[in-house]
Amino acid sequence: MASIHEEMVQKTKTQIQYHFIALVEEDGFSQVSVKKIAERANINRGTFYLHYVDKYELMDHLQQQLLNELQARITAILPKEVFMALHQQQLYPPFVAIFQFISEHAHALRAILGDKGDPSFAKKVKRVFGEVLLERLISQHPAAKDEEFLKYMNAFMTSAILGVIQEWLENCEEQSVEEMAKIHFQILKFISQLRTFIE
Amino acid sequence: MASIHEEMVQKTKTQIQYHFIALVEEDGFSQVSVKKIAERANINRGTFYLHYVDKYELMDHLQQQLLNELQARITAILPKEVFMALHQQQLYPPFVAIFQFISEHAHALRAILGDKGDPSFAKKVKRVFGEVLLERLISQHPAAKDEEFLKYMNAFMTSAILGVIQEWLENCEEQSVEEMAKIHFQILKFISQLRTFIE
DNA sequence: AAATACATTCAACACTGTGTTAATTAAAGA
DNA sequence: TCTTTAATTAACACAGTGTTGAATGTATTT
Repeated sequence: MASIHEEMVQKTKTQIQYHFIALVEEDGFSQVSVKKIAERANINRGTFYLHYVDKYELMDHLQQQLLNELQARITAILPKEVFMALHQQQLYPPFVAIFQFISEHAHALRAILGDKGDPSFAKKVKRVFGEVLLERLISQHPAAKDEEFLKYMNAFMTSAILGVIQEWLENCEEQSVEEMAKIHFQILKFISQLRTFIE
Repeated sequence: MASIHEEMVQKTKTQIQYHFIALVEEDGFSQVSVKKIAERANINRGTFYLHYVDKYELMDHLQQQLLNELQARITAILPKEVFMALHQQQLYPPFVAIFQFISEHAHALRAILGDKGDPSFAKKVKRVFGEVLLERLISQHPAAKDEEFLKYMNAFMTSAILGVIQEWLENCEEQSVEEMAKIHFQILKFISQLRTFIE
């Protein structure tokens, strides 16, 4: 399992990934070249090509890892429990777990979801949110029968959630994981009370 | 004002911009090269450099144009009138005007706000929405005193609005301008009634 | 008609990054 | 000691970049 050669490969790959993330966070993906990655990671440029086809494959690999882990955490959310937690004024642990995960991978996520990041990844994240969360949530509402409306409602809510995460990442996690879970809770509360302005 | 030379310059610039948008929409900004633009626009590669420093300057120019026009239309929105329109179950003309504008510039906006687009432009659009709309809207709410909360609430709402626009662009404007204004109206309605699930 | 002004063209230039290859080095295991 | 294999090194053709200087075409001016 852990032959010396396999360990060498893993160590090199980890080096590449670490410095790749740093570079993307600094200059944006488009400005990152294989040459720069190799220089920063103190490896030969040729070595990079032993492990990855190009910088795009490396990015894909990183994104897939993050997406899988995120999906697992999002799947743990149960809308009914969300409503119960909201009603009882208490934090919902799966939400905390998600913010925890984001915090742990802040550099990578900031690199990919930030200003100079990859919009297609943002879209994938939205899809995960949408599949797991909103199908169940909105389907309870009478207006949910309108498929057209559902599509845009889905875009609205998933974009909103992602927007909050992006804002947090941009502020370099000034707010703690617990604070974010609380803010998230407040926002849900606030939205649910917007009607007071309309009626 | 309209010397022959100035006309030539304008015609060439228009050609460059048109084909640049088409190329970005097809392949994404990162895949677009000055060479491709020149080939597509039937001009010499050198001619491009007579008008723009590089493809980045061209992109900046395009973005600034769109952003200015969008800002003008967003500024016309008055939150009070939005609530009135919502209450009276009628469409709010400034919203229709914005969807109209988006529809007119669908190709450029899809290129910039789409999958292979530029996240920094999305951020700029959000800022415009935020400055004009939400400062006035949220400041009326008691919780608005919490600056931290306000920041994330702002991110939530502006991202949500932009998300709906991106979804529309992605569907190649299957829904008409009027339908979109209506859907937008429905979403606001829906959100304002979410509390029924919580209490 | 000739002179001019100016947008565009064309060919050539050095430069940077890419992806590949073949020969070489270094370190661990049999 | 011999083998295996990751990593190195240097060289290669190739793509696109940004720049330059001379040439071309067209419209206005004298």
